[in-house]
Amino acid sequence: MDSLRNPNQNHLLASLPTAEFERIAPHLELVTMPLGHVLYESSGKLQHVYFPATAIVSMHYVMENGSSSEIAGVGNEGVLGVSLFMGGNTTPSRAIVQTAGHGYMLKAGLLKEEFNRGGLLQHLLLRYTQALITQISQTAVCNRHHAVEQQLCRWLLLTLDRLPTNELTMTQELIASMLGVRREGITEAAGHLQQAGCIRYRRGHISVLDRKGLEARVCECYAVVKKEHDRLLNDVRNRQGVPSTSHG
Amino acid sequence: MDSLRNPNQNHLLASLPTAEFERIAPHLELVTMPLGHVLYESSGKLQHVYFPATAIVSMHYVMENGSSSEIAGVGNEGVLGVSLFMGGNTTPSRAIVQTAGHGYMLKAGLLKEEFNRGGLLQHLLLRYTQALITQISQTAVCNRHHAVEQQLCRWLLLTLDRLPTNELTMTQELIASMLGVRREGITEAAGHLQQAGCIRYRRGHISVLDRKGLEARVCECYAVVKKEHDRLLNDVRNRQGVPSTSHG
DNA sequence: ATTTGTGTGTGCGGTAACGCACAAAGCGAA
DNA sequence: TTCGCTTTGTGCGTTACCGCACACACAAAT
Repeated sequence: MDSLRNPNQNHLLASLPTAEFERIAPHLELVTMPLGHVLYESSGKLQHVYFPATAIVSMHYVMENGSSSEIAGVGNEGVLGVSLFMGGNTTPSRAIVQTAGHGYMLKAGLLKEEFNRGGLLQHLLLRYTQALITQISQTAVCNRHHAVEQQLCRWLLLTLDRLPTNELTMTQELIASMLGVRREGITEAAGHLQQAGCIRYRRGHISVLDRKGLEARVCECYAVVKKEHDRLLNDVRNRQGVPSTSHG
Repeated sequence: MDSLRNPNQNHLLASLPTAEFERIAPHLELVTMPLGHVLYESSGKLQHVYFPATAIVSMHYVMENGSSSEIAGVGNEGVLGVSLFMGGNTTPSRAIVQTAGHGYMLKAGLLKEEFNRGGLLQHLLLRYTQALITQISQTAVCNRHHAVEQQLCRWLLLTLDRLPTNELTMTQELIASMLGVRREGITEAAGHLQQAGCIRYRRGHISVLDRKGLEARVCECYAVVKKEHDRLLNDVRNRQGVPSTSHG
């Protein structure tokens, strides 16, 4: 029944009760998300929301001087376009594809309509938004207090949790622009992690060899985000008796 | 008609249509908020939401090693306890009074009930939450990229916007713990600002003499937060024809 | 195998913020 | 006034990260 590409690959969609899912399913459009593709421009009016399946999308803020940094990442655990149902219709941040893959697109009007019915979709989206707030908050804290190497560990683990494999396609330059640091800083930190046997990398590919090792080096921020996400969304999923679609 | 202390001092409450306001007004309890008072402990279950009137409350994250930093500030423009209506009932952050004053407290159950009616209160709270997300996001960006002096300017301006006067009661030590930097760093930055004639301070009191001067020195983050807040909340207020209660 | 382009490594000097230690000064209480 | 505590000022050495410049190295195409 499950084809290779299926809206249930997205955890939020998979958690919906049958009635709600079937109302929106016919309107879900499969979209491919190539690396670097911009889903939302800063302050652009949102026409759709996106439910990533295999892709990972990064919410960025781009500064006046051109440098940027990631505010939060979104994979198959979440949705892009939170500001739609929150009522703002746009945000000052940009959404850009960080790991190529596919996802599902839904027209803004349809989502709002379903949201306003007040069913489980609303409940799920709000809880997800709270998890997102935690992620953003922890990014703020981490940016202030933790060393680049620890932040790299956090970022790797969070990305890993959204992927089916332990191999990420990603240059150090790109990671640097995510974390808002110098490329050389990533070279150095990644070098340490490779020497320690945690990862192995070659020209645009990183393999995580020792997840435990990363977990031992990461700052507390990773656990805070992960635990809060699980707390907010797993019990909702379980209540529905939905089989887990987790990839990590 | 307006007494000295009035729920309408809080902008969200003031923006409610009469019917909704009158339903919750009898249950609003006036509470005084002394400096340092903890409204919510990290991961503690929320029993109430708080609508600040003259007080300013800071949402903090306290790290394992004891150091902390502010995630966002909340004054009469907002509400504390967002995670209640978002469905999580708690957050990993702590809410602590940063400027003494008073506010209004509402029992969790009553708020949820009113929120689920889906009226303007729901709409307002969600829009406010989006503004809060912007504030947190910008804190993350600012922590990464901007100098302490600019961050101090941002923090002063945001705080000023929530106060009826241009005098804040605040030690440098306290500001440092807000921004998550060294106290000496604040001494130095505040010294510059005083030399430039922007502020004057004496043992726990800061007077802003030249607001324009601060605005000239602040990073872009302040404007992003402020514009987004105005965009999200002013038009809602105007739609109600509510007279502005702004203090700033 | 050689070329080509894009990643990655490395080595500077420069700087902003840190951690610590202690001196100076303001303000309230006795 | 004097004491005593809190707040603010200053001066270190130390560290992490920055910005720039350029060398090196891999993988794919010729």
